Amino acid sequence: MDDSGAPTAARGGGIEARRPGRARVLRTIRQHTQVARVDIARETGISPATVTAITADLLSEGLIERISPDAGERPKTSRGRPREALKIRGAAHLVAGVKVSQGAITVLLVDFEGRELGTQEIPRAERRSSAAALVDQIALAVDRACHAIGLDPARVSAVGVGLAGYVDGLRGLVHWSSALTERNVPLADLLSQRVHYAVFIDNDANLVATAEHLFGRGQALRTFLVVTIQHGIGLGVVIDGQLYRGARGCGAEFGHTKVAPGDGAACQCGQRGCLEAYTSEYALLRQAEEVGAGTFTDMAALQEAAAQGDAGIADLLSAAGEYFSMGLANLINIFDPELIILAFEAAGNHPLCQPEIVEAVHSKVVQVDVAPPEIVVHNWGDRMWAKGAAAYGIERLTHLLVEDLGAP
Amino acid sequence: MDDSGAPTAARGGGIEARRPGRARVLRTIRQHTQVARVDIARETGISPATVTAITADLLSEGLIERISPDAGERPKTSRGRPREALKIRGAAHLVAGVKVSQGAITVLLVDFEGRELGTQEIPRAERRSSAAALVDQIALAVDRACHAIGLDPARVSAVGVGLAGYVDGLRGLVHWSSALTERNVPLADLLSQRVHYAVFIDNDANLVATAEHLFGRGQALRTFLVVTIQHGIGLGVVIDGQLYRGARGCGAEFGHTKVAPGDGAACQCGQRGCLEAYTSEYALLRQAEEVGAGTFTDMAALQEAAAQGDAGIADLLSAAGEYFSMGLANLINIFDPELIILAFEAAGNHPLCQPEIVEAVHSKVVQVDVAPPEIVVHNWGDRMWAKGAAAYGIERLTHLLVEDLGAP
DNA sequence: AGGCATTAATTTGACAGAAAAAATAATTCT
DNA sequence: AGAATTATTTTTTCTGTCAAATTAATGCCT
Repeated sequence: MDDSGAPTAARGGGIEARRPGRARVLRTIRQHTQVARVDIARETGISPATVTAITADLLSEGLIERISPDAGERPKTSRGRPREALKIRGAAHLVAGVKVSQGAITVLLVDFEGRELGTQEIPRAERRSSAAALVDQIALAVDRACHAIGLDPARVSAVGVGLAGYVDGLRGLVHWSSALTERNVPLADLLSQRVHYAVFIDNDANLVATAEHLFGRGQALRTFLVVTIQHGIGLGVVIDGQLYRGARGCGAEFGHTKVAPGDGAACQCGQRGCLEAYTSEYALLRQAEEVGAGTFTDMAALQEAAAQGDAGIADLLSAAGEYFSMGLANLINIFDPELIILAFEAAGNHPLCQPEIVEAVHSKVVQVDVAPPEIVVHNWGDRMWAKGAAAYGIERLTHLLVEDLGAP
Repeated sequence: MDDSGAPTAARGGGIEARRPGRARVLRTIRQHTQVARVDIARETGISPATVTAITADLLSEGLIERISPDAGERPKTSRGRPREALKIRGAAHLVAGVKVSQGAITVLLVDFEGRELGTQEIPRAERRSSAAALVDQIALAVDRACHAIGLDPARVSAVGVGLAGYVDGLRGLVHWSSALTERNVPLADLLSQRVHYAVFIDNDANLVATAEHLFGRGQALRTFLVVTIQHGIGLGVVIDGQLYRGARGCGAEFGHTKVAPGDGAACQCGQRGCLEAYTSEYALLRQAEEVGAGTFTDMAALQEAAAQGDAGIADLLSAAGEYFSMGLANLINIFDPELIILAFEAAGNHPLCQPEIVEAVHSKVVQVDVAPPEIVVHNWGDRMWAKGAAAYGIERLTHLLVEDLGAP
């Protein structure tokens, strides 16, 4: 039963995916927030006996806990032994999510259940900084967030960090990011060496996808896409219940897929004809200026101008919509996902978030006698991004705890 | 050991992927054509003991066989007990690959090792036929192919069928195909009911991907793409060692991704601006006629005309190249694969198969400090397509034999 | 109140897949 | 012939899982 000194090193068990049962059970509990063992068994197909065994392990490891009978709400409709609900034990671990954007670093502290414990935002002096400086800033931000709610930073188990750019999440490598002055920065390692907690980094669109998978609309789905519209345009791909990363670790660069041949609009990335060059806020603002319609501060101003009858701007916006719907339709044609989630900052008014866009997308999708995937819109403010990073931290940490062989 | 009457029903073992060890061992043997147990163990990470156990099973089931010492070639360089090579037992099963194209049905008979035993081509009277007629034609073609080489058709274990269109391979359903007059045809079931062998169907691009995965350049790879250029343009996606099929079973419609906004060129599929409408042979021939350059019979004639200085045609072809390179670049930007295989019929001369295209693709791919994926070209004549179908048949049959629990 | 029906959870016994360790087999080298 | 070496097989052990039986906790009924 307990450690009797004998080495319990790696013996039996599969090679590829370790202890799949444990992972599925824990994931099921997370999905349902609270759920009885019978239901876990029914849902996963694992036998009740094994569910008991696995949950007993998880209980003894402190990762989950029983829910006190809680006289308050009794279903009362059922006879028989009452089911005992289980839930994730929030106190098991403290996780931070960090979103690095151009103007600030946003930190969100959550417990192992995903409940928000506190948040902190510290401004960044420069838009781009050296790797060393960024590491300092992140470490500092996490510490401050802890102190702000009276928690010892030493209790943090894991931190998820999200930043825009080409990020190889598995290797913890930032090929390029608009937040860094250097290229090919092993950011996860650098930060790890400075702090005591586990560090996981990824492209920010992947973080949103993870968050939707773990806590949002993607929970019950196997295959879905998340398109993020922020400064640039990002894509997170979940295939068969798993985040897809390309061979080089930096796949899904949707924003830089080409939508115009030849000499299309110039993009930040140095190439031409990128989707982002036609649809992102920064590109549209620049183009509006170029067509001589004056200077604008944000998307809302552009919309206002278009509504006032500025034909040049209206053209820009309608072209953006056309290209965007083209890009989305192509994603559907290629991936045939169950669902597409659009993550906008200010969804309601964004020109790429109008019902006509969805209609246009459907008109460009290959027609078969099965309904095309649904397209939904979610609001993702700056702090939601941090929450995505936290979700990613939880997921990777859970993976360590559940699938790898026990740490001493 | 043997059936003693007791029900050996489903007991232990995982829930999702059954007997992964067996599958990996068999796949490894297939990849290497012949390989010793030690090497299987080293390569797969499975212990030698387990490899012995698994191969013993496979031997007793007749799926593999030992290679006779074969005094001919002795490495002689090593001491110790000589390794005993294993190989797939070709005689274990007879599999047919069927390629349905507009003018003919091509059948290729192979053994379980993938060695070609015979081939047969029967013409089709109409380009499109009813499901019932097609089923008849396929069954007949397989029978004829067997008789032609003196084999009893009853010995055929499985048949893989490939056809162009929107095909849901797992459910055996043809949403739409240019070879059929009807929609939503459960072709696999219909054919199954008429014959004794197992029937597996799929989109033809998926078959090529399977063939490359099983026998070709994709053998050692986890993630690669196959783009087929025939009548239309197809895409097969292998992710993490597995063929990717979308949620509705008909993903990867690369030919109908949109490359031009608004009122682009009209496509066979009824929509506008599809890649296929700019790059496929039938579309280019029609457009050449429309620009008044006369009537052409095939791609080679177009190239000839362009070379002779017909500017209109040269424009058409260069636009085709531009759009095609755009499409390929977008695939890389989105999937970040290890390799892209272009499957052409007459590769050498095809205008989409020139070195400039590959260059153009690389100039449109997101730049990170890792080399972009290689792009290779393979020749796929009509009978190679049938071979792809055969590979698919072998793969699915193997899956039945290896991963499912023993049949009585 | 006491027994019965019902549902949930646990215990028990067994088995399959896989690995470590030990044994055996088939060679070459000395 | 014997030692060294490498490959394969056998033996033992371990882990995850399951089916069946058992125990637990409750409501319903008389």
